[in-house]
Amino acid sequence: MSEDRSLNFIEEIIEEDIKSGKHGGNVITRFPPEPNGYLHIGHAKSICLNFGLAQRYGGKTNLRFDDTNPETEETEYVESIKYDVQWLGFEWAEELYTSDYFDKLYSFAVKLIEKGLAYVDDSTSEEIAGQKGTPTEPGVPSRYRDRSVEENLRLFSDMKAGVYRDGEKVLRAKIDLASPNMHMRDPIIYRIKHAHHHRTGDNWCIYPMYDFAHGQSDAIEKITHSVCTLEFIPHRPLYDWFIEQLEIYPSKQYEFARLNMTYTVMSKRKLLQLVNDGYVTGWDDPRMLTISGLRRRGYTAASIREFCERIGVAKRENIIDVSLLEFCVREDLNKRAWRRMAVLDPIRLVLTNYPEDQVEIFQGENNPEEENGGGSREIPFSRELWIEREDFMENPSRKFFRLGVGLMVRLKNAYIIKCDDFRKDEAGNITEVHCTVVWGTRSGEDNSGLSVKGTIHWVSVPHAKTAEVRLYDRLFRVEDPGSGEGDFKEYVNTESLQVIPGAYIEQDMATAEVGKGYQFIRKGYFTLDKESTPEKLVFNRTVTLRDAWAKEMKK
RNA sequence: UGCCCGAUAGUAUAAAGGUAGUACAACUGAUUUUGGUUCAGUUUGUCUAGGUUCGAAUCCUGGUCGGGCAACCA
Repeated sequence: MSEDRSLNFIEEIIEEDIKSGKHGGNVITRFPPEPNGYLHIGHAKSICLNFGLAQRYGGKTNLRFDDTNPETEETEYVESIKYDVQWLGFEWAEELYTSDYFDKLYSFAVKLIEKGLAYVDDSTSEEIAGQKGTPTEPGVPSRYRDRSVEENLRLFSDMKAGVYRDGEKVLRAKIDLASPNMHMRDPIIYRIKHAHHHRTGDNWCIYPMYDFAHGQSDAIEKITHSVCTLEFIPHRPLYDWFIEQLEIYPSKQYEFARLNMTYTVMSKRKLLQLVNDGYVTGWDDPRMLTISGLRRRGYTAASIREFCERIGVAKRENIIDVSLLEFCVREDLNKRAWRRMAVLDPIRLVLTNYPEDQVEIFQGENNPEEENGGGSREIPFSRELWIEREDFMENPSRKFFRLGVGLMVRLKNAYIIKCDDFRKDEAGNITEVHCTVVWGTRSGEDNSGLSVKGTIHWVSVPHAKTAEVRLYDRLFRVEDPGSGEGDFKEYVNTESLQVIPGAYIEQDMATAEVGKGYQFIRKGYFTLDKESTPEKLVFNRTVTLRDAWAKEMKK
């Protein structure tokens, strides 16, 4: 395998395992989302890791929905998760559900009871919490801890049969109440929930807990490397204990640090609050770092995969600079996006020496990064053009390479022009800029010998189409909104969305497609929003271009 | 202060006892019909104190700092 990067710690483990013949040299991973919310960029890291590992080592990856809590899980989420994983570019070997294993998990529990390693406990939730002890003091046994195997078997069977109400009884593993690891202090493994399950309906009224489902499901599927996030480290002894006691396939768990990003929050719970409290318009709001939000914003699957590759995999807590994500999408879109011109904040430019009714058609490359410019499109040109307000200055500084009286610029794909005059309204706003075309400077046919420092974009007034353009900024004003005391929502950036109702764009943008990225020259990358209609075009700004001038201005 | 995990430039991530490297960010400059792209370059780092060793980011010990763990959530 040709290699241009070093291995991450999980790849090192796998290569050692393959060498030593562990698991027969197989590599089988799984991506195990709970269908109770939408996937976000943090899940993308896990998806790329799990599927990437299997691809790299000739194995396979299952998609397994961890659906052991019927109260929060819904089919709607299952569908969105499947769509997102596929959109990211991955194919799972099998689509599975932990609920597929409910019968098997039940028999595992019976086996544990038979071995004297589990018991039915009638204590209340509060009593059980009290019996757990604290990290520095051991727990105390429940008075039901020493029930006979026969009684436990009968009670557990009754639990399954629906004899008891929610919370009346639980099944607990009998392990070690004095363990320094709280998870080993007789953890609850089955609870009663008379709830409708999105797949098994009303077949069950008892449901296994995560710890009694995940490792066993891994074992059933012969998962060799069960990769999860750091917070499950303390669960690992339990994971191993169940596998050992049940004498099932020895899957192994490995933990990596979850992804955090600057200027956002990453937990499903917090994302849900942003949706429910109306800070964003939904899970796929383009400001959300959900997969669906990023997709709507114009991020490509390739750029997200590249991002996940670049951030690496390790065990140390991290917070990735969002500028790396932006770099990845610019890098990808630069190669693929068609160039078009759009004027977001227009003022009128009049070419006073250009004939009133004349129209010329210029050619513009679709993408200068591609061979032959990626083909070209026709751009109509006339006496009156829309240009960007910020491309004219009444009193230009020496470093301003655009328009000001006496200055020359090139109109992209067209002529060099010289600025002669401008008009203002009573309020002092510039309303019109007057220029003259410098003849003999037509793009591709310029024999004038002139060279100008600036090139600006434009759209012909009579030919322009109108569009709504939505400009997005980071959703939070601070780098780490989730870290401090208090409510993270206080740090929401209230100016994260700026709507421009009437931008002018090239006429052929009417044929823009959802899912395709465009570069509005000098302004950034944009994509058609799903709310766009032929009558009202709507574009989202994916990301701005790098902007050396904006940096200069800040100085 | 019980147990567990971690600590390398601003942010991430390499270096498996032998020159601390790469990317993003920042800053210079060159090129450019996008102040984009591309190219060249610069700045910035091994938490701390001991120990082992010819030699320590790496091994050992103590400390410091950060994170996790006491849901009938996953």
